Amino acid sequence: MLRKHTYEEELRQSKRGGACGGKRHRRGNGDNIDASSFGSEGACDLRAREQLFEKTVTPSDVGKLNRLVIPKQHAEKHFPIQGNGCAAAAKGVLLNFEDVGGKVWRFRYSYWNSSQSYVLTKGWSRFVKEKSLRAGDAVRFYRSAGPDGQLYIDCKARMNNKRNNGLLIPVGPVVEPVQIVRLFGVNLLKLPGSDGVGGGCNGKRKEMELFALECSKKPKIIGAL
Amino acid sequence: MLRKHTYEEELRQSKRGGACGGKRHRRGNGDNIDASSFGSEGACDLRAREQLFEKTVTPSDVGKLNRLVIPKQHAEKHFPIQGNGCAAAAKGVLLNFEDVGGKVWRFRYSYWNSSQSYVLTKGWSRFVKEKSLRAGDAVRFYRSAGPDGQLYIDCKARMNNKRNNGLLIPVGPVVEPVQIVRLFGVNLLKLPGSDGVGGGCNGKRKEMELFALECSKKPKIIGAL
DNA sequence: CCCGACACCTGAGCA
DNA sequence: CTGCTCAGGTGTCGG
Repeated sequence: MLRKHTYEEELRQSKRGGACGGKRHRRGNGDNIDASSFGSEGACDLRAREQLFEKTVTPSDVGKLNRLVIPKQHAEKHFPIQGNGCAAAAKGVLLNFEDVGGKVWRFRYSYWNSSQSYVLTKGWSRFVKEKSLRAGDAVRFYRSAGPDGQLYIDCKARMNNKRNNGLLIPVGPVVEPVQIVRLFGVNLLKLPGSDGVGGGCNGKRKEMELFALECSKKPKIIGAL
Repeated sequence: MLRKHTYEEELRQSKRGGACGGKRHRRGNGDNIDASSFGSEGACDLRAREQLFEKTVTPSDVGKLNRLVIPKQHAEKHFPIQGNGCAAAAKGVLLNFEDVGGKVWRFRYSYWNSSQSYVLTKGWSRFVKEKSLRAGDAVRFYRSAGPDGQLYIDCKARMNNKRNNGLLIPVGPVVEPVQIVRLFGVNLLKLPGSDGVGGGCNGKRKEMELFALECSKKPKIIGAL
């Protein structure tokens, strides 16, 4: 009861449409002719879309927090949450982004009063997992130049982003070499198709700390060792 | 405009008011006549207020957890969160406490289901810092005997609370022996009477890390120097 | 019972 | 010093 708006909200969201990310909510709704004229395959046709911005993701962006912080400047410029009038503003909106493969990703986009920041929440973690996003990688956002304003998302691994460079140290109770290694909340070396399972990495995390080590900008105390 | 709702919630909180903590939100708003009749200075006039309870703070209470656990017995007796009817119960309430200097501290007071405990969260860490609260110190809560029910907070250092016991290791650029040594964000060897104001915490932090050093259980990188 | 989604919160760092 | 941003946290709730 406290959260009764679970799916209802989404549906209304999708139906309201408006400027904020396009009208369709499933894709292939038919009006976004320009977008679909790209050719439906994964070819990187950048002609008709302008890049909005790029963010190099932080450990938190790809970690357990399940959210991507969108730098305020870009958020307000490109993804306006109409705080005026529209009552749904406070609750966030659902935005659809198409990736290079044509797959549509729906993220919940909202503003957090407490931290005064804009975030992508629901759906983001799936993107992280499927794309194997790692801290230091870049995420780019585009918008179709056409009237539909279709949004696109794209990511690329950081150059020299060592996928696992001496980081695969067994920290927990590693029982045996297995097919699926659950590290940093991401299934590494996973078999295609085996999504959520993960061979029961129960040992509480500690993982993040190691993860953070790699990308942290402030030297903290590194070098002291 | 972006932040217009920042304090809205809090204001509403305050206004709902009634008995719980008074009406003003900035201080010196003027309606709490009983309270201001105390005399505005730091003198401990305890006549018109009854002590509710006292707690000797734990390391966690003054540490990085940013919360004070209120013993359940006292919490339920003196700070009832009316779980009934009042919708705001789940989200906690904001309570205003006046300290001996007349400064009003606003804390979020809520119940944590996970730990089945009552806590003061938001705002608490600032109090800890400004008062230089340390584990073993005592915090006392009072309520005005008057009809306004104004709440008060007060703290005193534990007797024998070794402010610096072998902790005066010169870690930083210690220039010379001085009267007031600012270490860990605390005025050590400070002159009596410099209560809330004091040097405050001006020097940008770094100090906190050292502070944490003292109480931290994990050695982190101690000894690396 | 765990995990994802969510709404909070805080402090470091910086302008 | 002040204020803002945002990385890195928290507890809660529902599935």
